[in-house]
Amino acid sequence: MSTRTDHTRDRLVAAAAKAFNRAGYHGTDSNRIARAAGYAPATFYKHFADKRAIFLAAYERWVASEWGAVEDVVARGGSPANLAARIVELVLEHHRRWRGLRTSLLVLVASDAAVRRFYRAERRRQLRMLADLRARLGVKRRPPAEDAVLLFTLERTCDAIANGEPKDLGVAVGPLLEVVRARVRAQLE
Amino acid sequence: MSTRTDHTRDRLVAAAAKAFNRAGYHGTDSNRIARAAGYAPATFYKHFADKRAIFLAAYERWVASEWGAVEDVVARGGSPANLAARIVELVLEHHRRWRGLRTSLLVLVASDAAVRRFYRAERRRQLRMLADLRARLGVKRRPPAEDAVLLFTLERTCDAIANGEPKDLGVAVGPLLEVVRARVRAQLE
Amino acid sequence: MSTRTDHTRDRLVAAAAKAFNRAGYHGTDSNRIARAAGYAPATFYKHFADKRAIFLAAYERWVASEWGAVEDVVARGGSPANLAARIVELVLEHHRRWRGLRTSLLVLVASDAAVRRFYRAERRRQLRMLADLRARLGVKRRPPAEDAVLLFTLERTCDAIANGEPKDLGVAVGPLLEVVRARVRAQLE
Amino acid sequence: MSTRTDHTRDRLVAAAAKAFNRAGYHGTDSNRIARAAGYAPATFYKHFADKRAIFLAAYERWVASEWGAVEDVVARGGSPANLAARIVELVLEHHRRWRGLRTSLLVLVASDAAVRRFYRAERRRQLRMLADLRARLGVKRRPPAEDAVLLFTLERTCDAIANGEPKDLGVAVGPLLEVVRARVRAQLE
DNA sequence: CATGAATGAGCCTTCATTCAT
DNA sequence: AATGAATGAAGGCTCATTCAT
Repeated sequence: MSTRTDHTRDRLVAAAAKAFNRAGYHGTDSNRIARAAGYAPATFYKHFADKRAIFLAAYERWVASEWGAVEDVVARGGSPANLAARIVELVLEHHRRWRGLRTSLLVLVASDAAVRRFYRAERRRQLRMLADLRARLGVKRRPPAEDAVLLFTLERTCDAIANGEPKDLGVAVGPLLEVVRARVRAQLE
Repeated sequence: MSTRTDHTRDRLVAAAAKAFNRAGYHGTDSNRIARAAGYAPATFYKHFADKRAIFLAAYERWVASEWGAVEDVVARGGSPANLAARIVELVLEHHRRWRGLRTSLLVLVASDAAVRRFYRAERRRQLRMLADLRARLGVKRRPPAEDAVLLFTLERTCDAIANGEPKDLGVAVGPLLEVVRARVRAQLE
Repeated sequence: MSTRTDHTRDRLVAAAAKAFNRAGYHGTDSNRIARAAGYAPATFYKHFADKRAIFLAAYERWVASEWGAVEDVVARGGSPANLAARIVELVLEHHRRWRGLRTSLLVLVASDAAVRRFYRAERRRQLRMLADLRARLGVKRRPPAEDAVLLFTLERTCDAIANGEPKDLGVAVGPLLEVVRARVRAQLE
Repeated sequence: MSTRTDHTRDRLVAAAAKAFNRAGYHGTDSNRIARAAGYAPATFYKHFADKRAIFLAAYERWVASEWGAVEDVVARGGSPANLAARIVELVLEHHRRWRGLRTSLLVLVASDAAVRRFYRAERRRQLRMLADLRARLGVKRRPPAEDAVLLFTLERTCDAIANGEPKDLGVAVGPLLEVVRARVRAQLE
């Protein structure tokens, strides 16, 4: 109901996500976030207990949007190869766009218990989703360890590409993605 | 010769590595590092231009020690399976021990050009080493993209284990390591 | 409108002028200035980008007040002798009161480009004012070099008197002022 | 006798004069001065009680050299006009060369009693010298106040020229010097 | 609901100076 | 005589956070 509050909150979270993504968690301050959203510093603290809280909110929203996209892809169905390609593409785009936010996340996961809890619950969900996906495709079960490693591989490779590491490594992005797609596909068959 | 200076520098770097590892880059300050090493604040700045410089030194040393260990393993030789197991074990132990330092590294790679340069040069070296290793084992060449993804997988999985994520994921560490070992082994055969 | 901010700014500038005047630019610090004005250190930096900025503000205000006084004198009119006497008196009083600030100014003019720019623009204005004054008195033009040297003489002599140098030189203040007054008068006739 | 000590002292003073002149008293530090002279920081304090002491030494030497030059000019004799021209030229060159040192002097005169004492004794000597000069030229006495103001004018104008102020004032250096020369000449006739 | 203004705590860095060799 | 190494004290500046309106 109280739409005004929600609107303010939304604008703050959006500004925070952008700021964290650009400058990192420790590279931004709450006053700047508030101003970027068009509010005064004190307004920030009417809506969030502290800086960490708004980061958590930004992270939450970010995860939700990624989930929605992945679920859309899954819902639309297709062959394992097709699905794999679309999932990889999606994750990559997401990591590219939110590279800085991801780095901030790692910092906070290391230093803040609340963020850590949220992060871990989220990982669990990812794993479950992968299992569900396989079920839906009518494929036989695989050990969860394999799913976990696949997740790590997908995530880390997309991070690397988002960070421009392949160029430094003398490896082309195309083949890199092809290897990852193959791994995802293998796990869906 | 000037052993005294080197000794001081060493103690500062050691204290810094410990502090960064425990509290993260933004969670420590140069005064605290100096005091932890048994010196006054100003001494810090006789040996390092700034906080970032000592981080780079700590990172450099950390990389060198990991390299030394991996090279020892490789030099001692053994079957691909054996080598794979020992490499994975080594990397895992290293990541476990320097978990916080690794997180700090990510932050600085994202925000500091000098650290980024160093980091990237180091990654290139890792890739080359993997290729060399295969050459030494007389195994046929593989596309570099595969090596790169393997590196990412190994690194990310060890990070996850070091962070205690498997427990949260409901996955046991043993099987996780087994999957990674298999991947390393496959790349060495 | 925003009278509160202006009020704070004013108090900070006043405290800074006093502090610089008493202890010199390098003899005071921003925290002390803030506290002297009744504020916390951080408040200082809400109003001024750095220490140099508040010095510039203090200097600006100081110049403005001197200008105002001189213009009042000129506006009230009188014979050249009368005007000369009042101008010398005024400048002397100003230099006496702000002796330390003047020394700080010299330091900053030598070391800071922004202060230098401001200072020089201000000198130009002084020269123009002297020419205007003569025009108003209906006196024939004089080469600008004479005006400049007069300014230097007036300024330097007032500094010397403000610093108590005459006593050390075995010269009385009265005759010194009389010489300077004569010079000013000569330039106005 | 102890020539070694004197040599070291000399080199330190020379380095200090240069450093103060370039960067100002607060813009240099004792370690840098020592290094610039080719010594270690501790050596500095074997020869000077503190930073202020070396400044005083540099100032002393600087004054002595100016005196020597002025006395040479006076000794060589000539018409008042000729003498005036040569004195002005000499003072100007000196101020040009030691502009930064002069600014530092003003700062220390304001903040340090020992420097102030030395400075004032030196001024007295200048005034005496001017009177002597007139005596030697067989010219009738003048009130000391006039000599003092002349000194101030000469000094301040040369400072201004050394600092490049004439350009900012829209006044040419030539006419400025001509005015000052006229003042000196007038005082010698 | 929103805010203008303010802040204590603290971090990075420098400097004049000392002492054991 | 000279020095390499070290330092306590302090200064400029920032940040997450609060409170009266």
